[in-house]
Amino acid sequence: MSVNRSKSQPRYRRLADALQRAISEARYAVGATLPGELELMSRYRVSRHTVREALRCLAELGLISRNRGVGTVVTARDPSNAHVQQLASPAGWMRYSEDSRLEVIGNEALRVDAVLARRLDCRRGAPWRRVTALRRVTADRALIGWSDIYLPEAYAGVVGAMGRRAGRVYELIEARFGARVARVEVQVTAGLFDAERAKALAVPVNSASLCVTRRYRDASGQVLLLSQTHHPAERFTYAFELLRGGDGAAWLAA
Amino acid sequence: MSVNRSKSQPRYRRLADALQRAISEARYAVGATLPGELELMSRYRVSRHTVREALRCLAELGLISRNRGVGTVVTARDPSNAHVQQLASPAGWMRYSEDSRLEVIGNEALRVDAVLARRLDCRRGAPWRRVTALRRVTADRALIGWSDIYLPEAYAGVVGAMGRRAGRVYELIEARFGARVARVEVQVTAGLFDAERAKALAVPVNSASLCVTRRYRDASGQVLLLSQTHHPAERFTYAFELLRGGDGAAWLAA
DNA sequence: TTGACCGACATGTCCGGACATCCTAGCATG
DNA sequence: CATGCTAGGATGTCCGGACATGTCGGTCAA
Repeated sequence: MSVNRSKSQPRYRRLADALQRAISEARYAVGATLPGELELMSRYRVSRHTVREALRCLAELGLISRNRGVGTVVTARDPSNAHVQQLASPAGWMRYSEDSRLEVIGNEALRVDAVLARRLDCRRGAPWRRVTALRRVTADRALIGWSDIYLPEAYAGVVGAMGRRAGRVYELIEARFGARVARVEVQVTAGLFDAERAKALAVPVNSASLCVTRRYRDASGQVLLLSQTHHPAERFTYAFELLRGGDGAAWLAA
Repeated sequence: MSVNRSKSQPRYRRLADALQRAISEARYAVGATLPGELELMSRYRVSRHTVREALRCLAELGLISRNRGVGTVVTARDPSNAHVQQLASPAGWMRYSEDSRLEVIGNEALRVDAVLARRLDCRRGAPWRRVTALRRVTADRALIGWSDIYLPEAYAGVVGAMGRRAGRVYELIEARFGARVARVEVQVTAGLFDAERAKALAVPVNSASLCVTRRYRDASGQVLLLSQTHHPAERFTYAFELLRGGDGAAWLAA
C-alpha cells in the first residue's frame, strides 16, 4: 500500500539534498557561511536559478538563513527541536522556564482599531499599549520566541519591569495595580514567520512557528492582558505528561 | 519607538497583496480558479517570474493551491482557522471532537529501525504496525489532520475498527487486549507540510502545520501506541481555558 | 456506454542576463 | 584610536526564453 514515487528528482532538489547532507555531516558547521551562489553555480554546474531554488528549500527547512551582503549562514544542523518547554502543570501554559528571559524591543501606545478591539474584547479607540519582546534562553543566548503583548494603557507602568525582574507580566499587573486574573484563554496553532520576525529571530522567512495566544481576563470578563508568542519550531517544543489519577492543582481546566 | 519600514514594496509583493485582497473580497470564491500565469502577466504587466513569486507568497499563506494542468485554486478566503478544538479538560489533548472521524488510508507492517526504535522506546527490529489516517470533520468534509499511528504488531487487530467505530485508538487497544494506559507524553510543535501530506490534505506544500505527538505508556513504561498528527494551521486550532480554583479531574499533569 | 488517446492548457523546471539593495571590511582622516 | 566612507561581495528583484510534466476535456472506436 505504499505510494509510488517518482524516481527522478529535479535538479534543485538534488542540490538541496547534497547541501543538506554536507550540513548534517558538519562539513559546514552551524554559524558557518556556505559558499556564495556564484561559487555553488560553478561548483555544481547549474544555473543561479537552480542554486537559489535549492537554497530556498534549505531555508524552508530551517537549516540556513540568507541575507543580502552577508551570505548564507547555517542555522541548524538538522531540523530537530532545541528547547523543550516542559509543562509540569496546566499553569505551565502561562509561563516559561526559569532559564529564559524576556527582552523588550518595542513599546508603543495605540488606539485599538476594529480588528484589534475584537481580539481584546474592548471598545474601539480605547488606549492600549503594545509591547514587542524577544524571549531568549539565558544559557546559550538562543532566541526562542517573539511576543506581541497588549495591555491597557492604565497598566503601562509595568512595562519598565518586564524582562528586568523575575515574574510573569500578569503577575506584575496584579502586584502593581491590584487587578486579579480569574481566567486565561489559550489558543495554540501554527504559522509562518514573516520577514521582520524572521530577521529578529535569525530564522528563515516563512519557516514554521508555533503560535500561542493568551488572553487574561478578570472576574468580570474584562481583558487585562493579551500576549501572542511565535516560537521557531526548530527551537521550541511544548511537552507535558498526562497521568491517570485524581488530585488538585492550583490551575485547572474549566 | 516604532521600527522604520521601507515604503516601497517589491512588485511581486504588491501583486500578492492585490490578489489577496481580491480573494478576501470574494472576487474569487474558495474553490474558484484564479486566472493563469500568462493572463496575470498581461493583466498586471509583469513578468511571469513576478507572477510566480506573488503566487508563491499566497500559496505560503495557505490561500491558494497550485497544480500543473489544473491551475491555481483558492483554498481559503483568509488565513483564519476554521476548526477550533475546544479542550474541556487535559484529557482533551488525547481526543478530538465528536464531529470528526478518522479515515484510514494506509496500513503496513514494519520492523523498527534505530531511529524509530528510539521514538517508540523499543528494541530494534521489533514488529510494529504503521497506520496512516486522515481526520475529517463530518459536517463539511473538511480535512483537519494527517496522522501517523504506530502500534505493536500484537495489537494490529484494532486497525479494522479504527474510524469505523467511535472510540479512541488507545481505548480500542485497552478494550480488546486488556492493556492499560497509565501515562501519555504529549509534544506540541509546528512544521511544514511536505508534498505527500499537502496533497492529501489539499493544502500548499510547505504551509504551516501544528504537530502533536502522543506516546501512550502502560504502568511498566512500555509504549503501547504512538500517534503523530499534523494539522493544517489554517483549519485547526487548540483552544482551552485555565481557571483559578481547585478540584479534581480524571486526568492531570504529573 | 465505456475506455483510450490526443490536444490544449496550466504549472514546474532550468537557463541566462541585468540591475538593485544591503552588508562588511578596509582604508583614510581627524 | 575612533569615525566615516567606499568598494567589493553577497543576496534580492525582475526580465525573457525554452522545454518538461501533468491534468482534463473532448473525440473516436469498440
